[in-house]
Amino acid sequence: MLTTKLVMARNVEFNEEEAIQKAMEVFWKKGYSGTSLRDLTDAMKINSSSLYNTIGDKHELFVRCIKHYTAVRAAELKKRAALAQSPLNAVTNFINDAVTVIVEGNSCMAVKAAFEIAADDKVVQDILKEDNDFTHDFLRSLIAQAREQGELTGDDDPEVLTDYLVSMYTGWYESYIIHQDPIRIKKMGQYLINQISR
Amino acid sequence: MLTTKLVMARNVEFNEEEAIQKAMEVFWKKGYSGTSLRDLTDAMKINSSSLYNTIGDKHELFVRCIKHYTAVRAAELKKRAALAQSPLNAVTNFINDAVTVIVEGNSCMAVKAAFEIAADDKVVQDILKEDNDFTHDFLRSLIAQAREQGELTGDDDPEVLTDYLVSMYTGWYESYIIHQDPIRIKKMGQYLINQISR
DNA sequence: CTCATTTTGAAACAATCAATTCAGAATTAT
DNA sequence: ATAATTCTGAATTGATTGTTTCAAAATGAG
Repeated sequence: MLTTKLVMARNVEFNEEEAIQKAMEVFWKKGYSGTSLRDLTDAMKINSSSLYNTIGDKHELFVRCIKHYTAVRAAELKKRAALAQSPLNAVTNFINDAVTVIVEGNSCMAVKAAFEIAADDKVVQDILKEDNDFTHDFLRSLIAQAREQGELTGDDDPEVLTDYLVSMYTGWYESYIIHQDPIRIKKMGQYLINQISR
Repeated sequence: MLTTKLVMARNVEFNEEEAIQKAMEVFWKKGYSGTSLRDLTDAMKINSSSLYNTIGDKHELFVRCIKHYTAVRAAELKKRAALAQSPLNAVTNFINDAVTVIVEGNSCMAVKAAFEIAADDKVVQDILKEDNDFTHDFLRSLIAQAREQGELTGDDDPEVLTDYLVSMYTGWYESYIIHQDPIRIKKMGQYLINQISR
């Protein structure tokens, strides 16, 4: 703390988490450069002075949003895997879930952010790296467990196999944007599961 | 033609292809929304009135640029494949070339455009679809030839295998932006070649 | 050369951009 | 209640956005 707060005075009116959620949805859809400050304050239902007072400028807000996005996704990944019947089942669920999300027309904010800004923005790059590392480690651990339990018999380097899996999934997003073809995505998902399972 | 040109009058001073090339480089680096008209006219070394007179507005210019990008890439793909010693060799060259381009720090304008604008822009989407179809058909044909000549013995659906290959390659771009790790990309390239070759 | 036509450069356009200012409303401690 | 402090809303900032205007320069046809 830089200053000691002697008097509490007025409190912030808006719910910060709800506001971040709303801002995230706008950034997710329109991208960073494509989103104006008006788009944001309209969605967040706050005045720009409140935004600059509490969160900061456009870039700081974006950082908060992408952190929120990755945090929610990591939590969902853990939760979903905990429900799986076995390590292999958790991996195939992950792949099938990815297919479902994509063919329902959803995009991925992390992927969009990677291509739009991460190359020129170390702060965002680090957040995406951390998120990617988490997913990577999580899946690799599941594959290792599946092998220990005899569910998988492959002897490929699990590090590379996981990298492969995570990269593939980014390409599916692009494929669906371009071709809008659910069958293509479903077939690739099935092919990937077969390949891992052999 | 809407009007018959009775008098030639003054000719356009600037070289249109060179100007498109310059504009393409700016869009490629900064994205569509991130590029201003002044960025463009500065790079193209023309006045905005000349731009609007000959090419059109910002969106039309972008369309010209992305068309130029895909056309050049398709020509390079054909040229490179023609030099290969065999169909399988052409495919492995394709993969190794992709790895080299990525680890040298280059991005792909088509991939960036797909995530930034193709979802909301049918014109751009169609251009990217056409480009993707070309690459897809080209690689699938090479895989089919390799099988006919006995270079490959796999019996996977070549359609899915090619889709897989093209999707993978998009993920590598993201991986390199996030991790900046050449070894990861090289390992994935090698793994993909092994997998196709089996 | 002269005339009709086109391109060019500089200036300007309204609109929007991200960000700031500041008076007044709100709140808590005393 | 009073005082100290903080937050909010409306207005406004200067800069930049994409696009247009128009007079002057350039050029080919007759």
